[in-house]
Amino acid sequence: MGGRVDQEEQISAASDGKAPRTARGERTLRKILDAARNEFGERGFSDSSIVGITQRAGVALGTFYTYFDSKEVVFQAVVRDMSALVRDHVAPAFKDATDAIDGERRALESFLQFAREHRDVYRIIDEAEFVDASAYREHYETTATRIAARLIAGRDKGEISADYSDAELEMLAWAMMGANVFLGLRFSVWASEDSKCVADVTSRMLRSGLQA
Amino acid sequence: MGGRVDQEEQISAASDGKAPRTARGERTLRKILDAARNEFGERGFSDSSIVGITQRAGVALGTFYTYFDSKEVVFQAVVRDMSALVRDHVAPAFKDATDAIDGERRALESFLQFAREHRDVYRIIDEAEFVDASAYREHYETTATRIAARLIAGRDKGEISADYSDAELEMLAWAMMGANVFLGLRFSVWASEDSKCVADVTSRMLRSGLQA
DNA sequence: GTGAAAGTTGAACCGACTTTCAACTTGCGA
DNA sequence: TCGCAAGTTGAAAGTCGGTTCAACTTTCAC
Repeated sequence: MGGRVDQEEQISAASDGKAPRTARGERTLRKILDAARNEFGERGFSDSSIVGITQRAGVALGTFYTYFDSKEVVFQAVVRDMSALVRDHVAPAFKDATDAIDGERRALESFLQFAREHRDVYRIIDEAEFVDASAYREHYETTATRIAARLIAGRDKGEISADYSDAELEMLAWAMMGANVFLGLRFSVWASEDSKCVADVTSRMLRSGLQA
Repeated sequence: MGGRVDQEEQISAASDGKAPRTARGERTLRKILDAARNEFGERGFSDSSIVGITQRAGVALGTFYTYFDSKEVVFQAVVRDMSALVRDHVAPAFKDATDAIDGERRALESFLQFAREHRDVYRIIDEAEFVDASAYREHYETTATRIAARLIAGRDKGEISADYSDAELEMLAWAMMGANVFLGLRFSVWASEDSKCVADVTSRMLRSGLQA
């Protein structure tokens, strides 16, 4: 699963030439990364401070600069961490799906549950749009590409209408992703409503449309 | 139109007890508000500065504090301004609609055009999630309520399936709004693609769904 | 056990921004 | 026209947080 990737990410998490070389260093880097996630999640990027992060981590201020060049760089590292977390949480939802549209329904339900349990993560990824636009873009572009690939595969299996071209399904992937994000914001982050119910209604619409 | 509302907003735009009392003051407040919109749109909230705003406005630093208590307060004023701008741009799109779903298609196309022409506005509203959460929430809640009301009216006219309850249409309003926002981000802000084409595909899906 | 490399520390420095304010200018009402 | 309230000015004080660095401690390969 994510094992290999995680290790690579842990090494590349720190700024260039700042990777830890001993077990102690690795432990400290991990503490800072976790502290940063909490700090950013609770206070938002601009109200977060390096002092705040290092205090939570229980290390001295200067230690931060052993691993990172700036606040922006930790934020970026945290976003990439979180992005992988969302992906890995949603991935297993597809295994019992009866068809492509049912798969998307399960994915949405799983995402809504994740959003409810990790409001801070949700907030961090969203805030990346303004702090680290490239990480934000990367997160949503890979997500959209993954959705589009599933839709195209579904169409080729005859589960989704053959009227939609590849390019059209790519557009619709963005629409579905946006819908999911806003449903998460409204029905998981702002208020905890029944994930299954929200996913079911959305899926019904996705399957047959709105028309009478 | 927005005339009445705009006047009210211009007065309430400044902080409490800081409304301008002369024509000159009103002009200066307007200059600061416009400058703030440009500054926030170009640099984002945290990279924006009061100095930057007053320089763009061509007034002295201290003048800012004649009308506003802080950077957060101007930001809030700007967001409310922009929110009204989006609404007023999209509103006329409905007048030639053939049915409820066609109305939403026209609204989306109009929104996509707006997003392309006002990338800065788009950015400002999105950033409000982190700077002034209540203004952000207000913007999207009123927008969702407006969409839901149109869907319910459409259902009651027999244009939208009677299978959907009021509560379900309210959920779907959030889904549609999220879809619109992400389509705007991807196909208008990041890359200028044909608004009509994007709106048509989305509308087709909305009408009949994805299923083969 | 030893020494060099890695890691840690926090006071001090630095720059950038917000906010204040007393002197000054403008413009409106009488 | 005059006087005063409203508005404007920008230097300077105050604040805050990022970043540096030289002294110190720990780790680990040999």
